[in-house]
Amino acid sequence: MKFEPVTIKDIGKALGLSTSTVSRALRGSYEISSETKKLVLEYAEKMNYRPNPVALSLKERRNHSLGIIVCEIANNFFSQAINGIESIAYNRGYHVIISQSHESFERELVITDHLASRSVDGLLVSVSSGTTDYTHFKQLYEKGLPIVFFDRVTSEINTHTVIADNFKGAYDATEHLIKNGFKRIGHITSAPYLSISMERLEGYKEALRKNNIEFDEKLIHNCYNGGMIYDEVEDAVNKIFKLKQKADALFTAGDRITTTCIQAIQKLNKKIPDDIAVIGFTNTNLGELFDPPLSVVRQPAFEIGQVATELLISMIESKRPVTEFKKIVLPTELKIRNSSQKLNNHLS
Amino acid sequence: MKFEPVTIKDIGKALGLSTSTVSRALRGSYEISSETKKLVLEYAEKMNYRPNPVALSLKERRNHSLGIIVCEIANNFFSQAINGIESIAYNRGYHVIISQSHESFERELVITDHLASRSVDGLLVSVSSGTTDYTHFKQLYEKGLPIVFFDRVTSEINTHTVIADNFKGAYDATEHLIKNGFKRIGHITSAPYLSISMERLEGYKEALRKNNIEFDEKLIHNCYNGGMIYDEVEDAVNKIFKLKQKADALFTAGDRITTTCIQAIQKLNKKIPDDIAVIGFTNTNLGELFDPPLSVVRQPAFEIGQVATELLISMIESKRPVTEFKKIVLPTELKIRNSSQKLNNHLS
DNA sequence: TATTTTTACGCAAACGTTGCCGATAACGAT
DNA sequence: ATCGTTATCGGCAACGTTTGCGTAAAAATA
Repeated sequence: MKFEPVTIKDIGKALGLSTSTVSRALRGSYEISSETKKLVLEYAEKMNYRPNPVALSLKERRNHSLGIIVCEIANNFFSQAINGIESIAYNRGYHVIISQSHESFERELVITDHLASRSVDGLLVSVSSGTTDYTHFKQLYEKGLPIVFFDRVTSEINTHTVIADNFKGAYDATEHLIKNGFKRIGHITSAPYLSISMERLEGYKEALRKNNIEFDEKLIHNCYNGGMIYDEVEDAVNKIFKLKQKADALFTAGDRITTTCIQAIQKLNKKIPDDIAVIGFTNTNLGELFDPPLSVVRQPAFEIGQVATELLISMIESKRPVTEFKKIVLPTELKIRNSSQKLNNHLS
Repeated sequence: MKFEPVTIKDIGKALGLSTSTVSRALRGSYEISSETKKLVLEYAEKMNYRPNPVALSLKERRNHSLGIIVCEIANNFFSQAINGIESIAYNRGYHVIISQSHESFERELVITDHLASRSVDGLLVSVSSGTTDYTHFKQLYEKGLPIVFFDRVTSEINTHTVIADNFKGAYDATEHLIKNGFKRIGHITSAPYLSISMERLEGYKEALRKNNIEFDEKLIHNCYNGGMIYDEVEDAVNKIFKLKQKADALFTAGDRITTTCIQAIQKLNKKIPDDIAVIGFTNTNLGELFDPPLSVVRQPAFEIGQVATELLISMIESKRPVTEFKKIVLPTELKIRNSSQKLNNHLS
């Protein structure tokens, strides 16, 4: 099947004008008589003329498109972030191309290359949990492709970054558990080298330190696939429960990890919060419907997407090379429900 | 900032060859000597040459891109469907551009126009709950733009459609409630003219009929915004509870409507399933974590996306006009948990 | 050796658009 | 009558790529 839209050439032919005249008439150039303008405009309207953006892209060497790389869109945090990205992008005349790495480094390489070769004007990236090497981004960036990292960022590339306050979010969550009497707090998180994992672990440690609780390596478990693989999460949960010095609470990082942990705990027939209290980083708005209602650290996903997009577009549209880079940190929000506090604690 | 990828022209200049020779060498044309080919191939590899897809699109008048129109991606059904779409599209060399109508007809018009003018090669559409007029699609379709509808479809345009077996899904859900002793079954659904709403309502009615329960108009409530607006859903739930002849069960259509209904019920301090039993169309995999665990009708979202994409690509790549259209109906799956059965019923 | 065939490559047009440079005509000023 | 202005429009090139056609040199044939 073929789809043949009307072109500026068709209009010219129909009206006995040159393509350049039609082009100028359409743009309202001063050097076209008002009659001709009217003629062209009306005919274009009638034929429902739309300028071919592909031709424009070729000419202007830009696309008005933004590439997004996330691990997956079926994730509350990312789907909300994408909504934020979209809200800004569309207003500024950009459209977005979304690609999923599915937490695989290899796939990230492929889609990065694909996006770059599709000549997007810039990239919004949250790296996969399998990513330790950033040269694919670095090469593109050094060639002049604007990139903004959000959520999972890297300091290896000197550009704008936008993140939630992972440190404080983790600190608050951990301290909340401690204040509710929990002392052996497990922490299940993503790959250890991810920025979010490190920041959250630091927040967790800092809360322990401030409250004179010794840090125990055995309470930390990493899911290298970011919770994409059920077994990986189940394994971590099982290990938490098999500890000689039992854990009494669990702080989980990441949307997918948090919900999957709860499924795994349920599968073990353990009760939350009696057998183990739970609080986690997740942006689901369904947490209050859980049994028990889930305490969460909520990230401003929508705003993160918005800010990152604004920064990216400012880079794209900047005439001179950008040299000053911002590191935006947005506050998280603690939503306390019943999964993180025992009823007797509740009363005390 | 500007991003300057290496072109075929650069290669030609560097190697003292014409662009056509380089082009042919790259495509392995027989009329280029093997030495020249090797030279070009190696240099292209070294410079990390990627053909400019914009130029190719302009030349071939196609994009290798698919436009997706859904109401929102932060919806379990659609994010899974998109994963299915993506899985096929990428294998076939297409990339996807996702747009959200946010259940607004006006926005659907804008993004449809935008997508068409961006010259996507085809459209995968699930219409918004505000859509009753299909002329924007019809015009494009008649001009030769391939369109496949999925989930929310229309018979006004003669093309492929892919849906879940909404009738049977609704029938099964309703019958399940009836078998568990419920007789006054409320039904909260999307806009009444949507295909999914009509099909599900019919399934619901048929189950009542088969079980000799009289249909009561007052038990049906429509959310014209598809559950996007909380108040709309809350209002429907409130009306259900204010019925003189009380409802004892609720069958909800749609991912967003289902979860929002539960929130509204909870807000009223009503207990599921004692005050009201609930079963709903939703693809969340979190239903088992709910209090009580949620019975659901699950749609094969991933497969729907896959099948729709295969049909669309076959239309795009078809040499001759397509005249035979398929209407694919994929089976739903009933997942019974505790929200739809009282414990005493359970024992009986 | 003269002619034909083959090999290997270059030229130019085309996709749709814009922008620079000219071209033409009308008009007033000199 | 000549010149400069102004208004209005067309021609051409360019963005990166492919492709039909043309052609020089080399090889094969007569």
